[in-house]
Amino acid sequence: MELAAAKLKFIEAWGKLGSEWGINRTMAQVHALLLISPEALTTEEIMEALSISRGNANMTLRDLIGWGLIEKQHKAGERKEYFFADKDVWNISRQVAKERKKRELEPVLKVLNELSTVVGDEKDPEFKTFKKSVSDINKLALNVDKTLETMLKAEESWFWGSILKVFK
Amino acid sequence: MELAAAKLKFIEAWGKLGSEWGINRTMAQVHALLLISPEALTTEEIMEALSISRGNANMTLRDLIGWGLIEKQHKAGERKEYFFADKDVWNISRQVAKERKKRELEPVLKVLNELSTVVGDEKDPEFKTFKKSVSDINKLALNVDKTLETMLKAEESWFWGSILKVFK
DNA sequence: ATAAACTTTCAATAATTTTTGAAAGTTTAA
DNA sequence: TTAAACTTTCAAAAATTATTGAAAGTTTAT
Repeated sequence: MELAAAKLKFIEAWGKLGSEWGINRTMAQVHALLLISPEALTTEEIMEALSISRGNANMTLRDLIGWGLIEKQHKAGERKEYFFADKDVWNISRQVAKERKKRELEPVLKVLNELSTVVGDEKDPEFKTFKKSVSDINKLALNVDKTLETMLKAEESWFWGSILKVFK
Repeated sequence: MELAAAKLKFIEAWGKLGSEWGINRTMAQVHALLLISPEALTTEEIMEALSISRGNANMTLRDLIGWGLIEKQHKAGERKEYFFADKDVWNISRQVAKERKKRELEPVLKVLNELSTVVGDEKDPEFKTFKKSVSDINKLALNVDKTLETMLKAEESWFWGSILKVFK
């Protein structure tokens, strides 16, 4: 396969994966473009490469910065802003895990906590089933939360080296 | 908090979480409803409880069956179909992991494999960066895939007992 | 066979999410 | 200052996704 075709395919695949994971397609595509670009790119270049509008490019880049996946760069003597992506997949994974933990898991934990204060008749099957499900999900969520917490502190070496040992 | 209010809150929270994870809101809500219901419910009861149409209920229930999260049940002497959810969070987690692996991870692995056959000039930074990124992501994806594979085979006890030991 | 009970389908509609692009805003150089 | 170079905003439009509901389909009992 030719490089040009491969690039397009990569951008498309990353975009699709992103949209399946609640990240908008364009955002994932811009990320993909920057991931495979050796140099930082300007908004103009990104607009051009992906055929998107200036407004869209600007918002998408801002969001990617918010996710900690790309950074602005300034070149001496130039007005333009350049953008580049961290290429380290371990950093990328951690960054995504960190943001999703904060944006999604933590609010859910909060609600589950509130829900576990529910009061009712211990003889009522409706009540018992509700309590059991909420409590089980709460335990799971706490486990996931702690696991992510530890992952965020872990060294890169852990990830590449020993993840498989987990499961004896 | 009262049980009735808590139920609504749980259904809402599960629906929100679902939509953040690429599962449609209604599907997650129906799942939530069945999770906290001690008895299997009919389509009518689900339509009523969530104020959704018959068509929507039918499609959503079919999707949930496709995800392996709920099952049909027949009661002796009755024409109606009843639906109930597996309440075991470990089973739920495995089922979701299994489906997402199949639907999302595997197609991506396939593309990454194709992309690693790209040919080009080893001196070209564009080429080198592309290859490096694709190869790193490929390694990560393979790692995730193997980890999920092992998780699918693992015993429930593993999950509740030793997930935290992973990280030293 | 017929009809009642129940389920499925799908074209039309509604709701939501994403994108556009032009105008407004900001910064820098002269 | 002023104007050129560049960035941000946001209301309107487009694209996508979800939902409805009535008609068609299926199964069962008689």
